[in-house]
Amino acid sequence: MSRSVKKETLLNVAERLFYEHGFRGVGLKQIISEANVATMTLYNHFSSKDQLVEEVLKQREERYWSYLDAHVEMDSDSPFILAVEAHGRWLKEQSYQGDMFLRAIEDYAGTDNEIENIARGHKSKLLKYFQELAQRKGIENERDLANQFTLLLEGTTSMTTLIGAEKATEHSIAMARTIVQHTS
Amino acid sequence: MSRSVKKETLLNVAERLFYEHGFRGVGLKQIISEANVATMTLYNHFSSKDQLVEEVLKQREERYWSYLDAHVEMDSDSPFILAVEAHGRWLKEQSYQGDMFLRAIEDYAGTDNEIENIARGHKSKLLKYFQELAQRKGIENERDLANQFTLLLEGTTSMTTLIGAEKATEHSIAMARTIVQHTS
DNA sequence: AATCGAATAGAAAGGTCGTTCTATATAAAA
DNA sequence: TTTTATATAGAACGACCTTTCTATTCGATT
Repeated sequence: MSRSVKKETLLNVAERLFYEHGFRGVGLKQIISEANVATMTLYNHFSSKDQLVEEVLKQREERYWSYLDAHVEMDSDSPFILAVEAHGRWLKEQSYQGDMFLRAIEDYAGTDNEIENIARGHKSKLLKYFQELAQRKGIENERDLANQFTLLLEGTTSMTTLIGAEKATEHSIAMARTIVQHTS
Repeated sequence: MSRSVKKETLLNVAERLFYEHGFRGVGLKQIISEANVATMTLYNHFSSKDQLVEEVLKQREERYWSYLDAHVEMDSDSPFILAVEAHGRWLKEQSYQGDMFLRAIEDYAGTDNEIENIARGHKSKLLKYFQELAQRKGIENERDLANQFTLLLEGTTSMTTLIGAEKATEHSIAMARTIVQHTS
């Protein structure tokens, strides 16, 4: 179906442009142009720019979790380290320019829309993910450890802007190892 | 002088609004309106919106370092922990809505302007700050430790969006202590 | 062959953006 | 007192924004 192809193209082009220049920094004109699509084709598939942003975020969230699930064996010896490593590889492959979800939360904060909810949902899922990992390992303060590892991932993402994904991940893994070793 | 007062008002109002809604999310109209100032007053003190952004960033950077310098005794027993604590208090007092410098880097990336340079300058100063702290303590891999603590601060800032400044800081300090204890 | 959905280019509407301009007021400096 | 600098409100500019509309083309289904 030609329909699906155009829609997917739009989603991919929009995701890339939003990622590179921010939601407010990219106009529909540019998206339409780079996707080689007519204005009405976009409005046929998405009711508004905001809804396009929502679907881009949903797509990106799916991709992130697929990536993590593919690289983290939850029952391995050190699933925490694997998760940090996987996150680092994800960042590297993205040729990183910031965290799209954090940006969404900030850009659309206080405007009471669905976009912020989706982005926050992704972040709380990350917390839950580490909690589950900690529970499987029978770690006492699973909530504390989950928060700490989420903080490490967030820090890695930010640091990537400054020193690149590889170095940021190295430092993150070093800290992760130390923390795992010295936690109940 | 009435001149300085207006300029300061503009800088403060702009900083608050940029912080709350992002650089691209705030128009000059709103800044002018909330500062109770005429359009030409703004253009009298700032040559463009971009230059206003630059000066806001410079002002914010100054404030940040004043705050850190005031709270961190560099020759104390644990200057690293003090720095993490001070950063946490700073975040709490800002009623946090993101990191303005990271946002500036992302929003203006690739447009080859002064804004990105200022923001990146602040971040590399943070790295240097921790390097100097590590050197004073005679720590071997001062660069590694500096990177790790910068990563912790960045993570704390991001996590504040999700769980609040106090909890984020607690987790950050916990990790900081563990790392300090088990480093050279 | 006729029909229908979906795509197309492009104009247009209605708004906001950053910036400049006009014309005037105020208050200190000369 | 005259000059100068700085303030004011508000209109105007051109550019861009999101969204809607028009008019046309293309291919597959009937």
